[in-house]
Amino acid sequence: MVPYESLLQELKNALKRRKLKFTKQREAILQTLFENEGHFSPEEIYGMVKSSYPDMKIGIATVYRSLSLLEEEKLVESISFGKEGKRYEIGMKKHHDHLICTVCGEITEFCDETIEKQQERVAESFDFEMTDHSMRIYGICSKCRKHGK
Amino acid sequence: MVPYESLLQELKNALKRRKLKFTKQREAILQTLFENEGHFSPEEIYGMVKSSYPDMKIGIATVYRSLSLLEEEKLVESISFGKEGKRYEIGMKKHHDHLICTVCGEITEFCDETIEKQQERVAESFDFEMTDHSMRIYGICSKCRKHGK
DNA sequence: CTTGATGCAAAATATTTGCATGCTC
DNA sequence: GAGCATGCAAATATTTTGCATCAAG
Repeated sequence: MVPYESLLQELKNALKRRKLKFTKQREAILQTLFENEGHFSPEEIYGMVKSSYPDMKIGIATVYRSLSLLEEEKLVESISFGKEGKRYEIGMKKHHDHLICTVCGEITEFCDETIEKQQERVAESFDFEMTDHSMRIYGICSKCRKHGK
Repeated sequence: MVPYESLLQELKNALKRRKLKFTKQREAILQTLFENEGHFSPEEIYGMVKSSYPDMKIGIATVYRSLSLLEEEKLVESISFGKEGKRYEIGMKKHHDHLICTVCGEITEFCDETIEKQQERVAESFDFEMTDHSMRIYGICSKCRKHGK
């Protein structure tokens, strides 16, 4: 697990490099995503920040602007599935893939070394220089299977 | 390469099963995505259909409704990268995975038993009933690496 | 101080919905 | 004919932008 401090430091470095300013709103968004595991819409993040920092002023526009910035710096990642719009999560150092329940929409992360390694081998066998990859397993989670439907 | 005819047949079967109707708009959207490789926004698809079928009436609402339907039936897939919104492409055969060259756009299919098996194991370990999966490896193909750029 | 950031509200986009009418089956 | 699908326009939802003001460096 990457400690929050190091993410915060990365944010500060990126801002310095780009000659942008460190603000409490930017920090609050990063920290909120760090403290809450999950994939959230900008609107949800806006609500979470407002309730975690009741005294701080923040507008939805700032949330959008900050998420774009954080995403460019790879401090957060976005994913979009099915009918839902874009959702954000804290950027993980480690690459991970997703299990997506097509009934309830729940997204579960996993990381499997065998798959990771095998992907490298496949790429190599095609003389392909892999820069990135994405894998999603769709299906029905145990909760949804139990509760019928 | 899956022939268009079989996709069309899948669409007809799905509609029959769901007691929905086969319309020229639904067919036009499927065919347009089949004939144009790439990832398009609903608005772009709307424009493409209008120019391919100048006599046919179609509204943007129908494009949205049809894309949702086609996606549910896995005849098309949606993806969203970085800043872009949701984009659709013709559905790929599920039992194949893809290597995608980000320089020339070439898509190579492959199927790797180790990965397939491991996906099943992962799903099982999460007590998840896998119905489908998608995996993409992005990178630079050998041709593009050789010819510089 | 200088310059970028913010909140707000308005504007621009994107997506969904209600409804009268048109088409499949 | 019955009932789903469509186009249109209106309604919503989502995201971006302009601008006066605020605050970081």
